[in-house]
Amino acid sequence: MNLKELASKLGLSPTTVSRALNGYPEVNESTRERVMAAAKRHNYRPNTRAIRLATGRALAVGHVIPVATRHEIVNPVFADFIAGAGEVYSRNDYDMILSVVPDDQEEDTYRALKSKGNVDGVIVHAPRMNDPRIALLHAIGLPFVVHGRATGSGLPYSWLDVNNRRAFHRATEFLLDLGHRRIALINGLEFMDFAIRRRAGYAEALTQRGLPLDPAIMTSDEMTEVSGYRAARRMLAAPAPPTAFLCASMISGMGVRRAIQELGLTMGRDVSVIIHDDDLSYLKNGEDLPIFTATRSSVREAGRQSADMLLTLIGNPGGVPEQRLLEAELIIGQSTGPAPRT
Amino acid sequence: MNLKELASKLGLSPTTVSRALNGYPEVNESTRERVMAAAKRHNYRPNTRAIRLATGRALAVGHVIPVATRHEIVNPVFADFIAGAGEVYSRNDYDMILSVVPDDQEEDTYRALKSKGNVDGVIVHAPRMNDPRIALLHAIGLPFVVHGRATGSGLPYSWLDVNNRRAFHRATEFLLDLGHRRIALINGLEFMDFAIRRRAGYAEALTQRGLPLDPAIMTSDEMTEVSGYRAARRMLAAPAPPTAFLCASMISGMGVRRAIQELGLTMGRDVSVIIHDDDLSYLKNGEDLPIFTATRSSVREAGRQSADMLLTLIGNPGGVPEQRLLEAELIIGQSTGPAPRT
DNA sequence: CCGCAATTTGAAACCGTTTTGGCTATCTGA
DNA sequence: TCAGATAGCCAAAACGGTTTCAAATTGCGG
Repeated sequence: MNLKELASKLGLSPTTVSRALNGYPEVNESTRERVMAAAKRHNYRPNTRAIRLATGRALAVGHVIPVATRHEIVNPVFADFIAGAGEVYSRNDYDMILSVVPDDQEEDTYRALKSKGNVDGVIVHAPRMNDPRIALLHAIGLPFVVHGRATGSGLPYSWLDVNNRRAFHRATEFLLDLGHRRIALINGLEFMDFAIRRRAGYAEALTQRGLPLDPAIMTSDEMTEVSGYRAARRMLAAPAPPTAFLCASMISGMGVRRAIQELGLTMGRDVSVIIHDDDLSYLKNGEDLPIFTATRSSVREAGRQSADMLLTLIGNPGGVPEQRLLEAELIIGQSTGPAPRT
Repeated sequence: MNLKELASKLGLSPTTVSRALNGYPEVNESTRERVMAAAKRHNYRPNTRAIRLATGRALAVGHVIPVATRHEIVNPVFADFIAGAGEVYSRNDYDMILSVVPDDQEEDTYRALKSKGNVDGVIVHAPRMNDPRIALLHAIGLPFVVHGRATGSGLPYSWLDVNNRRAFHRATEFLLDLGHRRIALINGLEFMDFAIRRRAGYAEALTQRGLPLDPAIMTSDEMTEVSGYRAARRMLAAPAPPTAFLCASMISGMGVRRAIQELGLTMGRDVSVIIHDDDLSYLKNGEDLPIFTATRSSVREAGRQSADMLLTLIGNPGGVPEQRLLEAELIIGQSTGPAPRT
């Protein structure tokens, strides 16, 4: 059932039927109702391919996922972000297109997406310092929103980020207030923008209290369980072990917890741990009361808001870029306590 | 730059240019080269929207993700599957469309996808027993491949699954051979088809050795860390605690490990654990040598193969449905050992 | 009752490709 | 040498909608 058939069934022209269905004001209310009813009865749904060609809009948004040998973006956080964004797209009748491409083809993928007209805009994931994608998307004129920020790019652009610096600043202060003086940082890879900011917040808090930064208790690695475990084992075996850990993710926090337990120590009493909690739907930080003390910010909500921003950007070409900085909550769980006396 | 412009620049008709670019035989080789060169020079890329309308193909594949209050499909396993499938789509110039919809709209989403012509086929995720989606997709004539199987549907359809029954059968036998007699099952939710099959394999192995099934050491729940932890705590505190655990996922296995450690026991010596390892890219089961003994099967590879199957199905309308059963490997790690003497 | 504006409808162009159905040379074989 | 086949190209239709522009009808004020 297409427009022409429906129109002839109604004894109307395709023009009028199209207008009636799309809510144009110049069609008589009674005929509009007649058209609506007929459309529903024959369950007519306009062909998306035709709409796209006719309107010149893609009615779709792209998410490019570079798949590399290392540092994959395909991680749990990404899944939740996508879920949040997808909800918004669905509600607005936009398609979400995921492009999984080898990372050396990322640039070409953006160009192709634009010139082939597959999408109206894209979300940029996992920005790094001086991320080249910003300039590229600017150049080819493809609307975009960055999830995170890319320090170093001079151009204005839309982004949504968590205030990572402040979150880790607060978390560090919280530990300092509990009397901890040796606080380890188990960070993510520091070419990622968010990791740089987290370290900055941590460092700032220590410095403000006149405490030195000790590279021996600061690591930067992929946020895996094993990586957290190893780092914690090593640090806890060293001469001056930390009494607290600040972890960039729940997964690495779980590794730290394992190391603590294996040494016969108790988390929250002998050693404190704070993690960053992305509030993932399938990796909950406890149920009623949180297991880990955490800086929490829902990445799913970030996905929703980013998608919203992108859709409005697409709707307002030439509008000013918007920036949103979300604050993380500090959730007190069972993994922190006063620094043990020495 | 569109086809018409390119054609006029070349002094040819759009027809010929189109044919030249698409490799039709009726165009002179020298003109074809001329066209190819010009296309590259002006970096002409045919507008996908127009191709779609003209050919009547969507050149896209859909993945519908129902988002419910509970039991979300948005999990780490899903992310890796998507990544695998996405690689294949990219290589074949297909778009991957993710539809995130409230679960009561799932059926309508499939219908809309079909009638609006957004996709040429879909992948069905997380099939349940007597899954209604099979009949629905059959009815509306949308090609599909199921990741997993849906026991109970009478119709033939394409699917790709891991031999879950055999995997858990082997794992159970492995534990039995090590002398374990009380083996706990920490299963996923048993309305999921894969969980039913895993339990069947486990039960069969026990029964074959004349051992009884004890519901007290069999649970079925979401595969979270906390859920695994709780189940293990409870079982290990009971009068006749299990000496081994068989876990449906690595995450719940991590919970079990935590419970074991908290009780001062050592995994692999006092208590053995086998998990199912989906070989996720960011949740590795150790690096050089595996931490957990595991039944391993790459879900990413499953994604690749499912996508391949779907694309060939789309290419051969009316072809016979294909089924693929992947065998899981049994990987020996450090989490299993002989049953302790009582 | 007339003229003008407002309302309501429709014909046709358009979006950018593919594809059908010619058309014109050139080639082949008898 | 000539008919028929073949190679190479093109004009126009088609895909299924939207949108422009014009036409027909109705409503209103004088």
